[in-house]
Amino acid sequence: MKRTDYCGEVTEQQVGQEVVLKGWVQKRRDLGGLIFVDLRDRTGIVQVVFNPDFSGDAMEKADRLRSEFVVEISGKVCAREENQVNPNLATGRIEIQAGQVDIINESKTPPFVIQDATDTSEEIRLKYRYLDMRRPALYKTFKMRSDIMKTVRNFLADEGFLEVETPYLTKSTPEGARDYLVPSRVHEGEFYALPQSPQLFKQLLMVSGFDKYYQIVRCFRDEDLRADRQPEFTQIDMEMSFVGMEDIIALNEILMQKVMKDIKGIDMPIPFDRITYDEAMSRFGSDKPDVRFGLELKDISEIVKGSPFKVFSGAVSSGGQVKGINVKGAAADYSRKDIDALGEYAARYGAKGLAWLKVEEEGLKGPVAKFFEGETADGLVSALEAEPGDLLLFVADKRAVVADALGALRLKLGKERGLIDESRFAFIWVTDWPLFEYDEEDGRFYAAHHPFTMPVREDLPKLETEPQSVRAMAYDLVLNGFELGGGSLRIYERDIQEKMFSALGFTKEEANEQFGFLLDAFDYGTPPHGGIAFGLDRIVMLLSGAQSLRDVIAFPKTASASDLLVEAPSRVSGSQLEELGIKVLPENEPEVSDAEN
RNA sequence: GGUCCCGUGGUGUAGCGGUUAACAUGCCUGCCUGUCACGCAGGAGAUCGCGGGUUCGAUUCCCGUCGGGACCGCCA
Repeated sequence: MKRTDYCGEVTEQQVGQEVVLKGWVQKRRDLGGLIFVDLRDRTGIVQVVFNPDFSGDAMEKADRLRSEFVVEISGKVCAREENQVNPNLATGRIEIQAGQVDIINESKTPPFVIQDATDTSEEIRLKYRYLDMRRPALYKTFKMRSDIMKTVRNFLADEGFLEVETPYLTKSTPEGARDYLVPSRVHEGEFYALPQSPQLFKQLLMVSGFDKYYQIVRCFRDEDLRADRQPEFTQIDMEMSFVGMEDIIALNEILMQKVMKDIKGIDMPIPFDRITYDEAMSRFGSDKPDVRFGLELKDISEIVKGSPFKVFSGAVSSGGQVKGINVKGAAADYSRKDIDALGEYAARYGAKGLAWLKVEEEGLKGPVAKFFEGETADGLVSALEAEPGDLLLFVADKRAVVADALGALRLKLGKERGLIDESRFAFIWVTDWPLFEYDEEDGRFYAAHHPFTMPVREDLPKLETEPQSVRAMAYDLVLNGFELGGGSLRIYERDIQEKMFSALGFTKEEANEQFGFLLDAFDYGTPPHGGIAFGLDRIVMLLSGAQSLRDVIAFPKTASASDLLVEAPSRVSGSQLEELGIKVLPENEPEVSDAEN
């Protein structure tokens, strides 16, 4: 028989009607002469009653039903007695009097109960991901993900964007993340790379005159994972010709506004706030600041540069800085041991120590308080707007270390002290990025964004002389301390692009070998263009409140980049390798151990 | 590459240098006509991830390894 309704959508208005439902047995409650079965599909649950007075045959079959059996049930929609209503169920005012049952497929007892309130480990749930995703909460997340994609597609299509697919088998390039490589059978010894993003292709589409391009596209980066980082992830990628930064920002604010409205029902005011990279680093110690709370970093270098406390004065005199945060009213809550733990936390980010002061009525207290007296003490108090009961934390080091350590402490304490309004969505653009980052280990500059980012015009002369001070026409959109996406205006002139490569330490030959196709394309009438790409997974994570990207990807990888369901990666046969001209080094042969359970 | 946490019936946990390895839930059987965390009675189910070491004796302590997680490095 054909299904007439979804379980969760049977309503009181249908009382008296015959319905045909198909779904999974959530739960069987056998009262002997009466059996209740909760029937579940993706829309929800409805209670089915089996009663021998109604159908002896159905009753007999109901006896055999077990959790997760797939069944077809036809019966009559009945109103429940007032005292039998279940207020916890959307369909709790009705139930189905079963007339006929058909067991479509049986099920083994699942390794865990299919319900939202689960305590089953993620490891087991990922191994049985298909069962995990029967849980309503997961369905809800993937429905949201689908709805977001729909909103994005509709909006961009309406705006005249063309969705174009770009290759997954492409060319490995230096710069950026480690590539996933795919060996070529036809060209033994050569490799494709999976794209880290469709960056170059979308620029070439602009050269092609497509004017507005977008794609919801998978990207691959072979780097270590985090809760908010998977080796394959999805970008909402777009590029436009003949536009400036303001055009791109304005369009994407409307896009985000639409997403927030459609998905969360929230009216986000636009334009979003903006902050420069320098200000973000200085106030929040982060290039992706969570601006839902204060606890900002205050520079006290000037106040303590002459201090007898050598840790502080020394840091300033050697070109570093001293900054502090004021943890309001926290003095009594943090013991010396607690503060030591904060110091260890800061040490992860390179801080050699964490100086602290407690503010009391009588003045500053703490092991280093003796160094700060009179004017210096007053200066600290006023710089940090300190009052009795406050806990002041300081890091003295190179600028980058101070920002990293205090920025991380700020976030940790913001969460710990409940300073963050979790119901808020705080979008902010980060602008005026530096074009380059200097890598001390390699002794060279790297592109902060990517090598195709347009430098600010007036900084062009400094490209060769002082690259560290060249600004980029780049912007990131940050939501609640997560980088949602970033973009830039691109270089569209061959000579600027060549200068860029040269600043990155490429010889002319290397640049031609790696990116000759792009430089050649620039010779044929390239329009000015720019774009942006958002991490779809992160958007879903933030809008759904998930703690991990794994919760918003249907079949995610573990922290060690394995897929526990299909057991990837795996070894391949010798003949497969031979065909590709590849040999695995003996020391890299995975051992077949008993531990492989 | 590094630091830290975790690994005990199907699932989630407790436990301890010598135990009959405990509890909850799930599962099985029986009883039960208004349950919805159904109830009641009974039952099955664990090489304590794997390897080695210390010890008279290791699930327990140590080392290694594998698997899962968080973070630093890495990555926009």
